Amino acid sequence: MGVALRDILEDYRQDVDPGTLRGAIAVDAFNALYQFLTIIRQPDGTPLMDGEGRITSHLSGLFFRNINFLESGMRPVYVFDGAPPDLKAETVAKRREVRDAAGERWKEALVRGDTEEAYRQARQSARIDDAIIASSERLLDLMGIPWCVAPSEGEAQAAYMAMQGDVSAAASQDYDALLFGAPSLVRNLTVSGKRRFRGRTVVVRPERIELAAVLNGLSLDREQLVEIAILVGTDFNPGIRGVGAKTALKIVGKGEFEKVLEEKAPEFDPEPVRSFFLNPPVSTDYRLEWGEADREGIIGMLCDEYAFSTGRVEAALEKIGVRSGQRTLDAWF
DNA sequence: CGTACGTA
DNA sequence: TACGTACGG
Repeated sequence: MGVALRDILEDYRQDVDPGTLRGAIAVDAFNALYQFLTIIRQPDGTPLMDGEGRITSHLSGLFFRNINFLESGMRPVYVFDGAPPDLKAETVAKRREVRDAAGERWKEALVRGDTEEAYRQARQSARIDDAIIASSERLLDLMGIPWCVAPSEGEAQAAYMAMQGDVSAAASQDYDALLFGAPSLVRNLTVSGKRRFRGRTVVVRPERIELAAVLNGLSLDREQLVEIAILVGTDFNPGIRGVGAKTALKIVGKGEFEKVLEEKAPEFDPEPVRSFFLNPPVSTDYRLEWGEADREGIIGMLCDEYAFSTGRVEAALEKIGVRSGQRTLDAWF
């Protein structure tokens, strides 16, 4: 879900010229996988599956998106979430509840033959499990795309990599990466293109939000932006009832963060959340090396194991210059 | 989400 | 060529 800062951040969205996305970018892996798992479905909500009923929506999304990323000169590194912090326990439990309930309503809607409701509920029931993580990591390895597992939140790790200058931006739909200090956040990277909203075709383009521009424009420092998030509510605290981003901006601007908390939530200690955003657990031990895609390995996995069409997979690989016989040719030199 | 292929 | 729709797994 992330933080609801949209109302104060929307003025700072910049259109991204696709050509400027060349080079290393840290992609929030869980965020991307959720998007693939929610979007890549049949009209009744059924995800793509192989003959054994294993979900393959995420593999389709990852494979074809990455082909396009690589083709355009982008070098993605996928950052997976590690163990969620204790602060997130309530959010995690609540999400599980929502997912499970949606799964039930999906089944019921299917029985009723209510396809639209089935689709809606199916999307909300999307879940990332160990098989989805393991198969994603394996496909990335075969594509020569680096990935790492964050000690805690993937967005914090992606932000750190951007702060180090190892990647030019963190890519996620959520604004949290900015709170974690990412100098640049790219949204809509894994959901760009034409999409239909209520029958209308809308073009979704990647957008960039620069942390410096936000802080300058709103006359804040990062600590104050984190305070705004805490008032609105984050994955790590419930927020103050009735306080949205604009109200929170005013409160923090007047220096009344502590005062409002004392009034409205005297029991709540914001310190652990504040320090989690300002100084999150991250790993300094990661490697960013992009290698050649393993054509036979990819075909073996996607086509032989997961029933992808060989023609489609080969055509996609062709786009990034991975052809049959390449390895045998290399062997001559 | 993506590609493939129909139609104007 | 541009766009809508079917299908992918």
